[in-house]
Amino acid sequence: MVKPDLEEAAEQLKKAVSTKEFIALVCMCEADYVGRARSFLEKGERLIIVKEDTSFLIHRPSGLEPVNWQPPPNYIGVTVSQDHIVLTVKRMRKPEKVVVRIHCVKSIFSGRLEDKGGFQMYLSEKEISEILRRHPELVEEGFRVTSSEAKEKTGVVDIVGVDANNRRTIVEIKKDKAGLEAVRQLSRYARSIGPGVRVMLLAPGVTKEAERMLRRNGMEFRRISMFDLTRILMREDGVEKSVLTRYL
Amino acid sequence: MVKPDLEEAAEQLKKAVSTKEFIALVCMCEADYVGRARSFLEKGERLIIVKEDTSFLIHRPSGLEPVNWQPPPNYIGVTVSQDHIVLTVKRMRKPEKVVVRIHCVKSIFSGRLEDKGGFQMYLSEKEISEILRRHPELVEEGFRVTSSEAKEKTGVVDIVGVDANNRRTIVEIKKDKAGLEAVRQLSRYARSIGPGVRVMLLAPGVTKEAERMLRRNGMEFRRISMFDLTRILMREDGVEKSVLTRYL
DNA sequence: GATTGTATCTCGCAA
DNA sequence: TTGCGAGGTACAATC
Repeated sequence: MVKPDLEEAAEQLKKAVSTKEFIALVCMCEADYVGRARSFLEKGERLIIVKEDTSFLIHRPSGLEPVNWQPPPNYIGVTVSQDHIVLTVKRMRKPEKVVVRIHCVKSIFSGRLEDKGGFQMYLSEKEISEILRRHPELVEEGFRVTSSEAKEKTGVVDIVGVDANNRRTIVEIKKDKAGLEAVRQLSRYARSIGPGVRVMLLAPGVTKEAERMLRRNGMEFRRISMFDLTRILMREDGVEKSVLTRYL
Repeated sequence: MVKPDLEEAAEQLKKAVSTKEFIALVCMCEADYVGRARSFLEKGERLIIVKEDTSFLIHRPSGLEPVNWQPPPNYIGVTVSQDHIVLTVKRMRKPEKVVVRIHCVKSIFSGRLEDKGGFQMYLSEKEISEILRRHPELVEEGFRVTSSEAKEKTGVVDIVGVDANNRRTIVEIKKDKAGLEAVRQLSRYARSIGPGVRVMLLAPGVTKEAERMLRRNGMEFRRISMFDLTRILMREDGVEKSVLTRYL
């Protein structure tokens, strides 16, 4: 934990910005945002982050979400006044900017971070869709997939196939309990595809209103167990079993 | 910039967690997430944040969004193994957790941050709605507001009023260019309120498809200028003029 | 670049 | 607690 004086910090900041280093700065600051809306953040102690791609964030001591932010790419500017540093973050492609006045630095880190580590996510909606494509019997006995991620006028249908009676069937997957918005989306697909098509919603659950709307529109709900899908994943993808089960 | 050894860091971490201090930790780490989905993040250098309310974030050196996170409230655990620290973040109300293995600490800050600064946002949709309520002539000559933020079955209508001919009129405000979703939402409102009602969409712009759908449903579009609204705000709220205009 | 739909969305509000 | 809509949503895919 360092507490450099303002001038030192300004020098380090300037150098870090010019060489596109990662910056984490704990400081007393205030911030103005102008762009899609306007906001003013009064003085307080926060964590400021400037990433190597110029992504920018201000985090308050509480709350998951940043209070101010700016997606890359940005122009980053550092200027020094008598009693404070001014950090300017201006988006390149859109009329948005954040101006931060830094009054007192409690801690500053800057440097290049080495991060080549892969990131893999399982059981996102897309993943589930891929598992079901490999195991259509989990949708329904006798179900066959004809296409997945099929583009319709109104969007992308997760899975299109035919049931045991050769009836065209579209399947929408939700990873969490399905709500009204999911059913609305599905209704749009159904309408754009036309009548005579079975429509199924697969999810771990439905809200009451959503289920009512489903039935009103002649669509079906089928519960899927994330646990079953996980077991299949473990068997097929060699996902480290210990990690998957550790939590359950 | 400090580079404490692992043991020191572990001690500081433990103390900081137990006293609910704010933590910013630059380190080599790997992370597993299990919950709504599952993810594995291989070794790399990142910034780990633990906030005073137990909000948790891992940021990679690039990209605006965190690669792993956990909304509060969480149980936070710190344990030390031979060659690494294990940080466990487990949500209290939901079956989700992140496990981080920390191998090498490049910088660590912990402490209580004092942040009582107010945060005020202007020209969000709600703000615009309030300005229009004070200045109904901006909606249309002769327009009068009867209620705002009126709850309908399907959601909240921004403004309800009557036009110069005493015809009931509902107004939906979009801060950005209005797309299909905005029109769908408005259609739902219109349907739930019933026929014979004027429906207006106020926004700085509309997409082509959205405008077509608007017309098909007999609804109206009216362009509003954020600039005009800003001028009104400046006049009324005493918002610091320099800040508002600096950017434009 | 404009438009659209998804998200480990998060968050707040209301029933 | 659950359900649902709003967001400076951000982001990827697609036109």
